[in-house]
Amino acid sequence: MSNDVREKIITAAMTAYAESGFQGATTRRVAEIAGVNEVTIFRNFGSKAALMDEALFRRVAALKIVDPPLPQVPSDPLEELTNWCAQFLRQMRGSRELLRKAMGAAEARFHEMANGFEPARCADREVHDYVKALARDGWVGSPMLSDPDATELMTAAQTMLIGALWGDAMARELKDDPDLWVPETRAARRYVQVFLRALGVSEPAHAGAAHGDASITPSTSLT
Amino acid sequence: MSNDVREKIITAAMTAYAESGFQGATTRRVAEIAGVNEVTIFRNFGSKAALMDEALFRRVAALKIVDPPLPQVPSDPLEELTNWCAQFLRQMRGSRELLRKAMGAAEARFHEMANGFEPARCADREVHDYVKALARDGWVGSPMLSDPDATELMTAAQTMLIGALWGDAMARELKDDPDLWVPETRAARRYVQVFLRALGVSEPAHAGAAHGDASITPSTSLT
DNA sequence: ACTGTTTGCAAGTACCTACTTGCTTACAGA
DNA sequence: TCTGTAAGCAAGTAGGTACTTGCAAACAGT
Repeated sequence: MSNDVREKIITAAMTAYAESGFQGATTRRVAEIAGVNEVTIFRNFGSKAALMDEALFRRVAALKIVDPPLPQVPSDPLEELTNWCAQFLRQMRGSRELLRKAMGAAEARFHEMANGFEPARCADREVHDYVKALARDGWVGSPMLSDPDATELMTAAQTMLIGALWGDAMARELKDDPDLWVPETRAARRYVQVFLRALGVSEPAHAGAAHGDASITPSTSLT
Repeated sequence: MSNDVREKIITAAMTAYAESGFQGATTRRVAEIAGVNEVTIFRNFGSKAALMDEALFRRVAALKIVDPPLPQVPSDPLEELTNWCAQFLRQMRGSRELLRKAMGAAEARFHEMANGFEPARCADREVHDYVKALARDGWVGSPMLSDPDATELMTAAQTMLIGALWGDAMARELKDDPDLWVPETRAARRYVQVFLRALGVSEPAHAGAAHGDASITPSTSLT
């Protein structure tokens, strides 16, 4: 079965790439990991570059989108965001070596990474839309809304949230404080709590009653 | 002058490394950039690894610490943090290619990067101490302080601030929205504003009067 | 004017890289 | 039972890599 071997080679290529980057992932090494003869690689993929392209494309497609996505109409921001962020964080943590390598190779082989970071961009947009929905439905506190730079601040907050997840996954090993090695859900919840505090969205418990001047149901349904 | 040549080689090595990483920065390439014969490299440094070690060590030492540091006693959190973060952000942005490469090479050559990210850790600690000082001196709002997980939340907020700067510098090219390409000071100010809002530290304008229940001067001086 | 150091230059070593070729073996469908 | 396809194996090609060696030229200090 041709397909079986192809799959083995592809997963081996992903492993090798994550370990040592493009240049470090030699065809010999890939063949060895796959338990396959080196020439089989070339017979199946033509060249190392072609193999790596396909392998990275697949890997990236696998972590593409967080499911379920953030709802278009927020009903429990803390829970919704926490779940979403926890899953995103888990994906990021799981592929951190690969992502790091891909980032490092960015200038050298930009196209392969332009796709590679598509999921990050998707995530950015998704949170962005969610924040807009929060503001639209009256979840955001008045001190934030009344600020002349409200939109910019909300964008900054959103960037910080994603940045926190990103940084958490990427710089994990750098922390000397092992207390900060927190499981996804808990870490995500912390970040989301800080994020919601910055926006002035009130706590989950009192969500029904306490958030500023709007009731639970969207007060208005304009754009 | 031996020293002159050494310097040229070292800066060339940093350039080449930032462009193409360790494996990509061939001795030929370094020699070419430095305008020097290849053998001169080996005569001066012995090996490529030795050269790169020295080059990276220098580069990293150059961006080591933000000066002036954050004050031990906060007096104007927004301004102080903004200035500090802006400078940190500028350093990060300036060395982003190199940092990305170093991150990618992390697993392969860990020691060279353990030092390499020392400044990031310093920054972490510095902000951490500053936040503690903020809490000690009564800047932090009561809703945050009264939270049972106050310390964890404050740590998360601090992580997010540093993460935002880190992510800003690293993922810069990935943003398709050019509006987000904001100059350091402005970007830093936004992040700090969001950060302070999360902590419940009031705005700079009313700093003298409005921050919760404490006056400008530290109310108490306990640990 | 002599001498030691530092550089450039040309060539070479040993090894690793992607990739190729020719041949053999195994299996699957007709 | 024959045949096509996909795999393994051994060997080889062409080029790049770090690193070495020997020699000549430039210069500096005594």
